[in-house]
Amino acid sequence: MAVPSAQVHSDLDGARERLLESAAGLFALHGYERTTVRDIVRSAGTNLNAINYYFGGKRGLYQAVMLRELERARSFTEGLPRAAAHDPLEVRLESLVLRILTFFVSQHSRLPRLVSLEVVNPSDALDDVSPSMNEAESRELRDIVSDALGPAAPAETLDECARSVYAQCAYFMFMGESLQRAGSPVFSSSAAVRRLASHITAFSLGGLRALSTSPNTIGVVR
Amino acid sequence: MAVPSAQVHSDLDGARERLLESAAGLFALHGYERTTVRDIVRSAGTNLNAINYYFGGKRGLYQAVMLRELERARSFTEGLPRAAAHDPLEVRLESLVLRILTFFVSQHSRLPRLVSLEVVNPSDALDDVSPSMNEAESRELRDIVSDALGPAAPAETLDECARSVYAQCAYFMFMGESLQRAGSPVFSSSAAVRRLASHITAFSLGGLRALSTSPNTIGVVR
DNA sequence: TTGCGTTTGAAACAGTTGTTTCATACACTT
DNA sequence: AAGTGTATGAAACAACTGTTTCAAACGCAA
Repeated sequence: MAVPSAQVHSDLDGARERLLESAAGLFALHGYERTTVRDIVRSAGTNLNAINYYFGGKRGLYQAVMLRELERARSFTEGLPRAAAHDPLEVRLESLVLRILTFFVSQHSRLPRLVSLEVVNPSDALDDVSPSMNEAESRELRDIVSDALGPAAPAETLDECARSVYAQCAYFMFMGESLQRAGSPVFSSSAAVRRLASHITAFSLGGLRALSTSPNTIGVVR
Repeated sequence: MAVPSAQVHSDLDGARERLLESAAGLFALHGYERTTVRDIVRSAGTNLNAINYYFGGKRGLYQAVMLRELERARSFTEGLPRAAAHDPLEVRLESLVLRILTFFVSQHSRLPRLVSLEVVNPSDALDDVSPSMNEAESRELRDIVSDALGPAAPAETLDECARSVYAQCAYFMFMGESLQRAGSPVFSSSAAVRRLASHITAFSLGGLRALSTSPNTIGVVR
């Protein structure tokens, strides 16, 4: 009896790895239902049986892809530059926004695309994968917003402002497919991403200042 | 030979209408691929053949549903209150934001849900349906942003600011399914929607003021 | 009623889906 | 070399997909 989850030799770039790679690309491109197992195995150069052999089925493969992309995204995001806690608010916010945007727009990671598909039309194949999606960045954003609004700001305002900032970034995650079809420059040049991050930062700083309880704590941009 | 598109009697609440209604609900709930024609006809109380008879197939039914929901959404949005052109900027913006949000969050129209599904994972069944989605509101938003930024603002800044405002609203269209599962109050009480619109307006006015070329034209909120 | 176009009904169709079966080839230890 | 657990391969499977077929029922004018 085969026990594929406990392999002896690591199977580097073997059939299992090729399946994960092909499936990630196809799932991200067409979504779960529009991707057939036959497309996957053809792309991976393996046999139909391989999916069931290594992952127990299409669902299992999908879950494995998500876990793998989550891990990859983590290491990808960790490599990006990050502002220090003692940096001025504008710098910290722009650093975070740029990091989120770069990730959402990145062609290297398929996670944002997979997540947007999953958020809009959740599959029942993900029960233990969904949590801990962007917890660290979410907390970082809340800290920045909290500093900008001042200590007297109510919790609801804090939530709303954090969401206003995040929504401006998430827009590009959700619209990724459409924008790419329309040939948006955001997905080609990193300069466009930086310019966009700069705008979102300036816009959001203005919004935060308008809702701040201590109006003079935030430096005026430009 | 049957010519269903040129019916003599209007077929009010007949099989054709029931099919459209059931299909709209199911497509909005599960998306195009996860909805089977057998589910639709069971929900509509008609026969399997009815879909092909009236709409030529599943795709034709989907297109008919989209056209119908587009028309319904138009009349729905027209009924909402609207600020006058001579009203102050804050009022015009909040009116528009509330209108967009109400529509995105509304349970009566299935269009936002269908659109978000289509934007994230476009089907090839929509070629002539997609244009003229929200042209009027898009222009209205650009006018408001243009007034806020002043005449000297570059076109790019105008685009970016309009998108920043819109993204804060669109967030709820895309996240609709997830937020509803989490029991977000936005989808139950209209007071929550108004509060949200008020926040987005205040936040955006702050952002617009920060990027304005004539800083004193926008009234300070609160 | 007769006739005719329209609508419904049940069944079957052809194609695709994910999955299973089972025989074979492989890698590696004894 | 023999044996054993692992991996691959081709074929077939059962279930489901959207669609088609064709006969029966209906509505309504002549």
